Amino acid sequence: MAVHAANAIDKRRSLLHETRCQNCSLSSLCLPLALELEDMEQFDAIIRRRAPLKKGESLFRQGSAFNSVYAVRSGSLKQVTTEGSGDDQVTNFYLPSELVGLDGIDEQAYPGSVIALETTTVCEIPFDRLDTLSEALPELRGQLYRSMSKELRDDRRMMRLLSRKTADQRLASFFSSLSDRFRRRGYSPYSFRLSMSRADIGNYLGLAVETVSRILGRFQQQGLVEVSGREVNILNLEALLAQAQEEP
Amino acid sequence: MAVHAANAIDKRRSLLHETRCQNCSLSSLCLPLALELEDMEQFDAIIRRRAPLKKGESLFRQGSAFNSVYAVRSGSLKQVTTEGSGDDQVTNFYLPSELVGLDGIDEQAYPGSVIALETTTVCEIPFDRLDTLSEALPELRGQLYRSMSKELRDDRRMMRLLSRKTADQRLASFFSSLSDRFRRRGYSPYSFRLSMSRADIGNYLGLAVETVSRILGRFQQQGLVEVSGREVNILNLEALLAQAQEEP
DNA sequence: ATGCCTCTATGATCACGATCAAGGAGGTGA
DNA sequence: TCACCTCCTTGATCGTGATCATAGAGGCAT
Repeated sequence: MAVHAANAIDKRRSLLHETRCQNCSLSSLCLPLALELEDMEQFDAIIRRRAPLKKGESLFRQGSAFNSVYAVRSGSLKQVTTEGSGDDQVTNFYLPSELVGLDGIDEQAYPGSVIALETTTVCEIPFDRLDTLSEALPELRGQLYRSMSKELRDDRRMMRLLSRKTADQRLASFFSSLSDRFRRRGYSPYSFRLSMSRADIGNYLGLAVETVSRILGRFQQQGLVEVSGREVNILNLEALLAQAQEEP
Repeated sequence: MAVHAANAIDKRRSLLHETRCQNCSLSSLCLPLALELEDMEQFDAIIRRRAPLKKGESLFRQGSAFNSVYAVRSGSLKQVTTEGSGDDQVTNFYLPSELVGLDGIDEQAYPGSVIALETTTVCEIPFDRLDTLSEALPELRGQLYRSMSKELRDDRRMMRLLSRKTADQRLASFFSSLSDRFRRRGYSPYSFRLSMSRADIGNYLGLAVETVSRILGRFQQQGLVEVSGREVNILNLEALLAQAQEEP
């Protein structure tokens, strides 16, 4: 019994420990990136832990009231916007350290649902408290501006992809980008698992599922990648990058 | 002589008058929107007037150092991103009261050139001063967050347009959106002048110039709009809106 | 294991819009 | 005023990727 109790306490401690920004392995990528230890504690105090989301569960639904932004701790999510009659559009994928929900500030409602692609944990950051805190912490404010600005820049890149690139280039870009994002997070840039379906990828890239399948097959034949289900092995990243940037 | 001098002084005064946020006709749309008079004066103090840009002149060039954001006072501009070898992409059009340059914060450099489509005046807002001021003025800070958030939301809408809509829907959306933006600024939503070329429109919407021309012709035949060069008369806004949102 | 259902792959056909081509309109500077 | 150059329009053809159709593979609960 005593042993059990001790274990329980240990567990709680370790969970608590794990769960503070100061000890988070993502702190070098995440919002508090630029903060001093003391400031980070203040920031840490406002964030709320959430129970892990299971695959398919939604962090929030399109149209629900905006209260918080969320930092992804582990797992991944997709943002889906529904317009008119059942015509969904995947507008983003989120990986650990990325900030979800910033596009809800303006109208105080989320413009799309955000759904877990696998078991996923997030930190909830109530926006009014973040805003207040950003008053006292210029570094935090700057980081927030930068996050939004980066997202704007990424959006522009996406628009370019959607309006100028061929199907092959879109997929090459997609894999290059994923590879790069994994690399930055300390994972292998060559070998990873897709948490999203072909349908999600196609929807996101403005392509039919069949096209995604076909092109993956072709990439495989060309020796660029090795794909087995959702497992991806990038065999020739340079060629993939070249393909992604090539003129049509 | 005395009359001349008086006139000159009047002119200066009126220019000065014109040029303060308190008296700007755009103040209800622009960044200082939510500010009290006193706060607005503080904000007013940091903004810099710029000589008007002539058609074709650039506000800044892609890659140049980010120092300021700009609010459009009159006229219009386009944002153009060049990638690789001479392949331009128009990523945005800016109308009066809109904020230009927010996507440069992150990397401290502008990700695209911004070019005047006609004679255009802007207010320059040095970003470091804006940031500092936003510390003291929560309303200003909120407005800035909202501006960026709105741009994010607009980007998502654009992605949807580029990846799911037909050429007809894209043009219908484009005209609807322009109409709405003019309406909000107090201009006629039915009758306006395009400041951008067909090539710019096509590039922005991911369409060939020829397609733009053809579809405008068709819209005209269908009695939706009347187009003569760059003059546009919207004859049936409802139908245009319906067309824009219709499923493919 | 077994069956069900979703996800993925591959083939055949079709359509939208790009591209190529050429002529006309409109604005601008000498 | 004229010539030039850019912008716009219209026509003919072609290609990429969507759509339709089918079948196989893989995950999940029972």
